[in-house]
Amino acid sequence: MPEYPEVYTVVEKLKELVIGKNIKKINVLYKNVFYDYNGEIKNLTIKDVRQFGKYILFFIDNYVLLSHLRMEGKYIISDKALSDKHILLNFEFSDGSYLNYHDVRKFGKFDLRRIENYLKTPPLMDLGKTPYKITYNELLEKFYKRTTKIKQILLEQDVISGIGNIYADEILFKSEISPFKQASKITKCQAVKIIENAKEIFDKAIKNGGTTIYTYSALGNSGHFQNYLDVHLRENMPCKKCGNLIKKVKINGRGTYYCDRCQK
DNA sequence: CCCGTGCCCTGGCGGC
DNA sequence: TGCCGCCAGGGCACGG
Repeated sequence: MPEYPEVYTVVEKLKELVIGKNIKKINVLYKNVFYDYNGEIKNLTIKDVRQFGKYILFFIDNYVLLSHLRMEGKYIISDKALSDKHILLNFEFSDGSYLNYHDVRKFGKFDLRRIENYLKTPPLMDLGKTPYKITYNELLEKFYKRTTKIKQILLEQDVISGIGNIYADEILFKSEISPFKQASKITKCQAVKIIENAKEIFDKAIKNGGTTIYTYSALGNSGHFQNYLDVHLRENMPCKKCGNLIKKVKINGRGTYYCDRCQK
């Protein structure tokens, strides 16, 4: 499931591969992946590719094309059109090559905005800052009055953006905070830890090309950070800090791994 | 505003 | 071997 480090990795690859390419047209092969598309992108050039939280932004002349990979979305470059049934959309370039969007679960989404207002409309207008930009005061302000468990709050992209289910577990483990703790009861010291550890974990994951669990890959390159996960997917295995067995529960429908001795 | 629930979607897996 | 049913989960639409 692509989170900040995986999206970062994909964007770096896309920059190398598609900036400067002319899009002859975009073919939507599965309607719901880009349901209100009206063929606006025609003979236009990709000027830039950027990351915004978990979103990939393609800057195409006066348009910004938003792409969210959700669970299993991935990009594949090819010399000719692919007929794989999991390819939901492709960019047909004027040089004859293609950028294909592949998504088995069909959860990913595309959305088109004008460059003048892409930051002033949903979903980007509602996104919180990433761990690299947010301050502990801003975070505490978001936690204030929230009675929900901290694990759930860290997944809310309007609170802090870029964290998904895997890294939320890793951040809370490293910060020694229970996933059940009420967000409003997080202390200043703990907010600082959450931010610092999120940055450290993201940096290390980016260095390792992201986390590959199940199917993630960045244009064919699998990540290696799964080998460095401290709690996620380690149910009944010894805690790397204290040896206590890692527990697995569900919080708001999300699989949550934690050490009930280290995390208070 | 805040919170909880259910939906989207399908490959893979456990159980029998 | 085959089939059934359930699980995985990010973001959003609801209803309370």
